[in-house]
Amino acid sequence: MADPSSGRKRGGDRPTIYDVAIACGVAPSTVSRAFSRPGRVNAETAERIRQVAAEMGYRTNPLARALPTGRTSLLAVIVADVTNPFFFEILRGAEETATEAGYTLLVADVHESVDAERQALDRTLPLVEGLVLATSRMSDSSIRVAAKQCPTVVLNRSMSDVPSVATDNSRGMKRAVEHLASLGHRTITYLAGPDASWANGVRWQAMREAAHELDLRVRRLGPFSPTQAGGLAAARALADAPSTAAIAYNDLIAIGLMRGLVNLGIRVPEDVSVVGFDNIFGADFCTPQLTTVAAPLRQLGAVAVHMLLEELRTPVRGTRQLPETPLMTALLPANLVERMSTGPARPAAARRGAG
Amino acid sequence: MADPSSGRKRGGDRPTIYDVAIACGVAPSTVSRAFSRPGRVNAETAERIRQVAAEMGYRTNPLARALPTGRTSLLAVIVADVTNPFFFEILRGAEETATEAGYTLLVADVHESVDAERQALDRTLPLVEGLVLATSRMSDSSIRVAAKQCPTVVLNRSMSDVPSVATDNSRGMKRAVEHLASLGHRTITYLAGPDASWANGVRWQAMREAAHELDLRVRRLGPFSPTQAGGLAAARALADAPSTAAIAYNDLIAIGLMRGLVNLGIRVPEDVSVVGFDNIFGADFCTPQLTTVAAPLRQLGAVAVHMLLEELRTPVRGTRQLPETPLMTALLPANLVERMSTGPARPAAARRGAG
DNA sequence: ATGAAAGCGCTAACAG
DNA sequence: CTGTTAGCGCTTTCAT
Repeated sequence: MADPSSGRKRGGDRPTIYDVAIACGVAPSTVSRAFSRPGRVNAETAERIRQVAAEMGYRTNPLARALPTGRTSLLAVIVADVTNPFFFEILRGAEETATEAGYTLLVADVHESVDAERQALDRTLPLVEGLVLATSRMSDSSIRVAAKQCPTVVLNRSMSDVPSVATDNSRGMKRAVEHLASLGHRTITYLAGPDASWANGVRWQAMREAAHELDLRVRRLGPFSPTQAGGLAAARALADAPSTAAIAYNDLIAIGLMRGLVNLGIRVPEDVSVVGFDNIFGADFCTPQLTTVAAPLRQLGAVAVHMLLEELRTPVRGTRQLPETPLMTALLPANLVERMSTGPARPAAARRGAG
Repeated sequence: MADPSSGRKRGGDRPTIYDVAIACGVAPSTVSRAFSRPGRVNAETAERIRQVAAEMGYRTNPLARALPTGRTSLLAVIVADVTNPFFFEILRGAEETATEAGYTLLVADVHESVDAERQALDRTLPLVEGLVLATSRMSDSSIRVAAKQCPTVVLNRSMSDVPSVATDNSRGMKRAVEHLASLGHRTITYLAGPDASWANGVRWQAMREAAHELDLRVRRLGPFSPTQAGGLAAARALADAPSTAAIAYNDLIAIGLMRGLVNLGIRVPEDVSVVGFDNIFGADFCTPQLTTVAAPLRQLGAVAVHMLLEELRTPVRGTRQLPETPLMTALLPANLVERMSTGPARPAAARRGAG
């Protein structure tokens, strides 16, 4: 028998449907139905059962419910780095809409490590009904494998066969480049993020295109770690190969960059203009306040979970082969927030003279 | 019967211990033991079972395991506000040590709302083996109720009968006051946080004591919301009742305060020195860089989970009444990080003349 | 509308 | 050391 008296189990043996059934003089199945399928039982009976159950302090056991049905009411969000403010609002958005729908969120932090990510998947897959991969560093094919086992939505990345939610990076990048061009900058440096990042590729690509259209030159430095430390490194690299404007892979790099630049005696925006990405917490109070391509963070998380819930609602058709559901894809608008870290390009003559 | 063909359930019917048992020519219980109790089974047999299981792609189903044992390998962390950078590192610390021990973390955000907190508890209690209440806004007695049902550790709060982990606020506050005193400040204003916050009470109390010892005067303004917006409000309040130095309930208020002060034409630290609490992300790149009482955030999370695991390891004795386990309590050291937001007190004469 | 009964996949006595 | 056998608490056919 399973752990009759010895163990820990749920605090102080709670009543079960059997206890309630006896107290009500009905069958356990009726009690079950009264809770899981209201309507499939006489209104009065149901009411009485609820009443008695409440008095007895009965609570349906989610574990027991999940075993036969698979309905755990759990959703997992796998984030690359909980410590990165980029995820704060995303988590908030995800949490809100999950809670609203009666789901609980399981958050796994994978420290930017593919191994940890795989491990997190192994751990959570059998537990959850759905999966949000926020900024996964895994390959598309690995993601497909996961998506096959469990409804999945990828965040900040787009895939041809897995539902996804992303920011419109191209549009955002274009705005940033235009902004810089209008300030008179002629050469722009991209400070790259991790190679494994999907957004990194898109941003760089979009930058080249936008620059081409406006007849600007581009350069690329990096990759840098998407952290303040990465930004510090970027500052050194940029000092070695001066430029009048830089667009960083993300705000963290941009902020680190600005600090590093100050230390090197290079002024922002007088000597170099800096643009970040994401508009994370802190972008509005660093010095100078950061001009950045704002991602709709909260919405990103909310939409991802909404799509997941939608998938869950849709009954899986047989082999999942045939009518190939139209792929859900959301591309949320990004917009440029102009603050103090960008300014007019310094004329070449003046540039030479300065410290 | 339970959902035979219709449903969703685990992706593509995975093999069970029964399948493995047949394939190995042993009893299911032996397979079970091979996984859950290595050592209780012949080494060779065990090896063979693992082998075959691996080939078949068998994975033990955590749900099924949890039902009879209660061992879900899940821990919950309830945070007041995922959006508050204060929690980032705490979560990281908690996640790391949980993962290391084979546990998965379930994070619930309660938006600083007691109702949401209660609801989150209802949802997660039956699911998890342990609970970390990070900065709970509930009453001590409510917490006790939860702690009775499930091993619990409270973070950033201390209780007489529930294990807790907190920062040594008194010590930290004392350091801050001494620092300000040494800079010549004679009157210090406390910008209070939420009344429901335990830390808020402790900090204010400690401030009064420290000030008394050093013969300083103290004032208290607030309560303010523990956010940048709260800090903005605090700036207005402070402008109405000028002071030469302020200690804020937390860094968020301090940062908001500094921004608000700038807008009002009041300089930091020339006109007023500002000290924050916690040393959150951003404290080192706001302007001026914030002097603050640093909490060992990462450690806080890690220690909390460690204590929880310790509790889980300790078998519960009968009614939990008798030998009254010695209460685990950790008080982690805080230390003052002196940065640019504090400076010498302005002489009274000069103060009057200035804008 | 309700009851009876068979499991979900695993664990844990209890024999052997 | 291994097999047998009850369940964990709930859902869900199938009858009634």
